[in-house]
Amino acid sequence: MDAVRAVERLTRSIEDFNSVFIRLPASDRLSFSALSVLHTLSRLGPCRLSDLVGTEQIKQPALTSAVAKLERDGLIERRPDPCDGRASMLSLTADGQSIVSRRHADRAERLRSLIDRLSPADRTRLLSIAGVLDQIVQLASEHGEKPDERSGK
Amino acid sequence: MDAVRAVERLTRSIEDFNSVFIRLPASDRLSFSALSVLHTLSRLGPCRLSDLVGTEQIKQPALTSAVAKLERDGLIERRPDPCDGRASMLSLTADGQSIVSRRHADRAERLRSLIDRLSPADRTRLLSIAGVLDQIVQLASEHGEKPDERSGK
DNA sequence: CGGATGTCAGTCGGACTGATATAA
DNA sequence: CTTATATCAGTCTGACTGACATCC
Repeated sequence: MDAVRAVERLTRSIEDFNSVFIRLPASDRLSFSALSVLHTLSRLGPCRLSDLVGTEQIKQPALTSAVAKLERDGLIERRPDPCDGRASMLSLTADGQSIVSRRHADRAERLRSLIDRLSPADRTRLLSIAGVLDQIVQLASEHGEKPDERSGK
Repeated sequence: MDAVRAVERLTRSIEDFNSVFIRLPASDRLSFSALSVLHTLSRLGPCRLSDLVGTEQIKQPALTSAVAKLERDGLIERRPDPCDGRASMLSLTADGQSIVSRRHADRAERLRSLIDRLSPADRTRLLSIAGVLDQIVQLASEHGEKPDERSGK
């Protein structure tokens, strides 16, 4: 099957690309999970701890302590949820948002410096792929393929 | 600058895509770092522990224990380096290779099921981007942008 | 009451720093 | 002797499970 081969080839290229693209933790003295929580809050807006259980790759008790630390560090805020006495609403502070933004800017700058050295045609092709990636993300969320579907077991 | 905007847009799309593409640890009872070591050995072939210091995101002592555990689990082998009495050569066992291969196959299958639902034109465009990603990886390694360049600080 | 939300307590793996053997 | 390779020792963060308080 040539189609299967093509997907495997792409998968491998993405795996390698991510070794370049992903800058693993260690920055800002924040753990991988803490950074992920900040990123999620930035994308989804204010939400409850139990919402994060669905998006992060850690269990509820670990989220409790991660969130507590982020709050101590002044990167997120908790406010009581007026609709539900059990829950709190979590949101980014300005400092928290600036960490997410700076990391995004760092990745973009790193990517830009590499893309600049592609041929104009390849550069255009790569930049134009953003919409297709967005479709993939959309399809994944529709199809019941929650981001954490398989990691639980 | 429109070019800058385009790169930021792509960066964001890749960030989101990776939330779908990356299946974080938890599988196989192996840590993120252990899986990364297996992946690196699969891509580079047999190498020494000090070579992995350059590619992995952890320090030497952590690698020592990670490698010791992988050896106990029968996923990698160590042989004395004939050229250097201090060093050992690390290589994947068949079991180790099969873990890497299965994870790759899982990612490819997951990606295939999503790509199948794209339009034929988008599917073709996405699949054809593999070569460009390979170029980016190549450029990054040439430019002295080691995979771990920035995490040390 | 039963289910959902969040926290507490205890444990453990995996990472770090700093010091240490051994070979080049 | 100095440098490189790898490990040891001690500590600490951050994850897990299981039990628990609190509110719908």
